[in-house]
Amino acid sequence: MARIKEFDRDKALDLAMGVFREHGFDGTSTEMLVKAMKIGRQSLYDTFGDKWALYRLAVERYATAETEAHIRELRGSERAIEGISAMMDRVVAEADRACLGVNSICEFGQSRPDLTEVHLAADHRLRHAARECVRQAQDAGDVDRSASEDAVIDFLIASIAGIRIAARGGAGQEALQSLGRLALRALMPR
Amino acid sequence: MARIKEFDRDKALDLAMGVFREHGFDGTSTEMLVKAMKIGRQSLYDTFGDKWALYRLAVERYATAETEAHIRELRGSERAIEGISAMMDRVVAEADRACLGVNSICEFGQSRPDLTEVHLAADHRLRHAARECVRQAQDAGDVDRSASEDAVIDFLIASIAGIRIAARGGAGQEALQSLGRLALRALMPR
DNA sequence: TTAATTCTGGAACAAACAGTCAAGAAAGGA
DNA sequence: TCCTTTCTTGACTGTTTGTTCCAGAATTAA
Repeated sequence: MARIKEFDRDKALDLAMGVFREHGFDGTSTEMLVKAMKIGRQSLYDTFGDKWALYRLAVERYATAETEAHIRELRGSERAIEGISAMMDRVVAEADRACLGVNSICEFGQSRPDLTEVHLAADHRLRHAARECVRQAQDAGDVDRSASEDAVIDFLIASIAGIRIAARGGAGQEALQSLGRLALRALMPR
Repeated sequence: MARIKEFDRDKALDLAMGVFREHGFDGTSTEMLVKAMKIGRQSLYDTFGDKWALYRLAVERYATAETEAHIRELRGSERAIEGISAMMDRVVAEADRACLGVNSICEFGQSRPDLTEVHLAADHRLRHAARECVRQAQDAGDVDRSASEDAVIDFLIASIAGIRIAARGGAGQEALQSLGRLALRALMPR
């Protein structure tokens, strides 16, 4: 067995992530991977198993990182609504790079239970943090109460996906900012 | 040369669409196609050229049909806002089947100019019809004026994509309906 | 009917694919 | 130094891919 060291493993995984998020699973060949990761073919198989296992790991890593980034923004402000706004702003600012989460849902839908599991876990963590934030924003009178917390969170997540698809379709930064602003408007009390 | 007749051609194209929207381009093999289309391998190549040409044609056909369906709903009601609402309702109702437009943007982004062209053409037609509808809704006081017509249309299109991604991710009908409702809320005047 | 056309099925092709094998270079510890 | 572990390299295997070729069945036109 020839596993690569823990230190480089994470770096290699990051590089694999970059390829997968741009080309998807089926659009990525093992040759693209070993070239991008700058490791030998054998190291890839010894360290990660096979292509699918590597993909699943990359999605998991991406989902974890992305979820944490969302939560960081949500909790980074005094007022909860400003946290929500900051989360959307970050999504807009980084929308030029494809989202592996959206990509993998698009590519596989519900057809791979082990993938779905990864998505659900990340979704659960994000939801947990967001629920608190939304409740606070509602208490502060910044988010309307007519929609349930869960409905609001669903809407935020769907809006994020919408922004990312728009970006992948070629929308400019200003258009994306406008999308973010309008999404927040949907939550405002009237 | 052995082309299949015009009549069956459209039917075959529809069947190909069904495969592509579920599995994407890379996830679809020619064998899956000939089986689904129930035509010989040779007929496929003679009639459509190659796999990519068939895919592009399927996307074009899908985009045309989908755009027309949107426009039909937009224009089907007396009040413009009801047309917009009907458009969203239809999206929600049919969200269980994957969207080839969203899929193809996700899979290829901006990397295939001939595909981008197809998307832009459909986008242009939809925008043209929607602009009129949004303006009427604004005149009727049903849609806020603080956002430009184009911003509103961008938002509607992004919301549709968001709803479809949510559905592909496993969201239930009620959740999708709630997403549609919240999207409309973003447009309401205050 | 006969003849031309249209379509099918199977076989074949080269290229690309995921994954394996084995030999050796590099690095580390004794 | 020698030995072991860790990693890279390139060649290899068997499968699947997209595509083409060809012989014949089915359909259509005369």
